[in-house]
Amino acid sequence: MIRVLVADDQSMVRAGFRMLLSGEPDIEVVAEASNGLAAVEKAARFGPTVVLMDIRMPDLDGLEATRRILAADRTARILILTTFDLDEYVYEALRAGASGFVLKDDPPEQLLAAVRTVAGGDALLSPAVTKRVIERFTRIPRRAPPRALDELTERELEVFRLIARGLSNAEIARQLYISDTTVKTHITHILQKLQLRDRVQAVVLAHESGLFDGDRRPAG
Amino acid sequence: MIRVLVADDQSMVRAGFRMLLSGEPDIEVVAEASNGLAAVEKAARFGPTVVLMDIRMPDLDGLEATRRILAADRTARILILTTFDLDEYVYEALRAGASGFVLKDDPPEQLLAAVRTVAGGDALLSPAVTKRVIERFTRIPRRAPPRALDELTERELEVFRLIARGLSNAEIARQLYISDTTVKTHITHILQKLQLRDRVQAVVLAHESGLFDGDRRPAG
DNA sequence: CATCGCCTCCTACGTGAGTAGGAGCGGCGA
DNA sequence: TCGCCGCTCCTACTCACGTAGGAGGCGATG
Repeated sequence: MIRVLVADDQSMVRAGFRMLLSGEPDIEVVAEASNGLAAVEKAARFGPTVVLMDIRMPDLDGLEATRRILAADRTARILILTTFDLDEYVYEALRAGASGFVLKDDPPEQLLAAVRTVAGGDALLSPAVTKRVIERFTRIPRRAPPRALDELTERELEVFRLIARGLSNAEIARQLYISDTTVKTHITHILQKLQLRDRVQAVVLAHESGLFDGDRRPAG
Repeated sequence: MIRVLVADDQSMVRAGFRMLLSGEPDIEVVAEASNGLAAVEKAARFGPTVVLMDIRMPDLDGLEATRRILAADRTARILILTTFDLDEYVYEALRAGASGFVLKDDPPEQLLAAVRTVAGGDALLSPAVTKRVIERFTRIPRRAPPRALDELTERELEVFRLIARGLSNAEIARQLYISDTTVKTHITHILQKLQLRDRVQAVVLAHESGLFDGDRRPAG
């Protein structure tokens, strides 16, 4: 019998998994947790074979919860759940000791297969995730994770700051006295270097990395 | 003779204005300043007829510099320069006592005309700015400035938070178990209510308004 | 001198985002 | 009961964004 702990802050998601898993004769959901701390505590209490672990959770995120659970019990198998297929999570999660990585919207059979696979002691990545990992390794042979702002040139950083203020390409072009296409070129380079999908993620990164503290808008 | 002080942190812009203005027989650039404090100081020293004032400047922003210059000399005329035609600036600037408001990429003749107009004691807004002001007053008869997050419904706020994390419409749809088109509908409403152009500005607003402090990314 | 990195600009293309306008549904207050 | 509001979904359309791939100039470095 595979004993499962479901840790996710959305009750909807927990209910969905309970529903899905309870239909299986060899699987049993022994507990649920709505945050990271609770997950650690219930893992210790119920000793599940597999923990379905969301990354984004209050109190303690899924990665840290993973580390703590494994520190207490090396036999536990953690299967990371996420909606986001952003690359860093994969590496972070695997470094934390997770056995697998699946997307919440993978098809049900695939999710069930994933649970059984990691329960059996094997590791597994969802196909969508695997694809990204392969892409990444073929694109960037073996260098360290980028995401460093200092990889950007002066000009790129300048463009980056304007993006982060919410300006459009046309506005940036006017501001810097360069053409629209040049702006696009810079942005393409910025996104590649920082491993971001689009300018929206660039804005998020800029603000999260504290690039704008003490530089708030002039008209408050 | 119209005596002009050019205050802008970009030397490129200052040079451009000096070039433009020096070609006019009735206009003379008497000084330049690259930050707000210098602008205040040089305005006191040179007593210019008109100050071309950028809003975004180090040390002291253009709005506060405007207040201080006018506090010292009620006859000074301040013409605000900006690349951004975001509404609040207009009101802030006019409240600060500015005589006009022009965009840096308005055509040269228009900029010259603006300098002469405010020198003559009249007020003036660049056409592009005027357009926005009128739109604003016709669309929202007399109510208080929007830009209030509490105008958003529960669901809209939920979508707003996900936008602010950098998610695409498809990802938001999956996350909330609704369709792509519904997400678009919510976003259209959000942008209207908050007077924003696109999701990029929404991200900026979200982070600037401190909505995300203490809620940083899970994988740090 | 040659190469390399940076900045600039270009075309062409696919697609995600946002608008416009309409529709149906359930709840809730008048 | 009627209407309003919030939430959902739809089509059709436009356009900004980002990618791909190429090109030239310029300054520094080897």
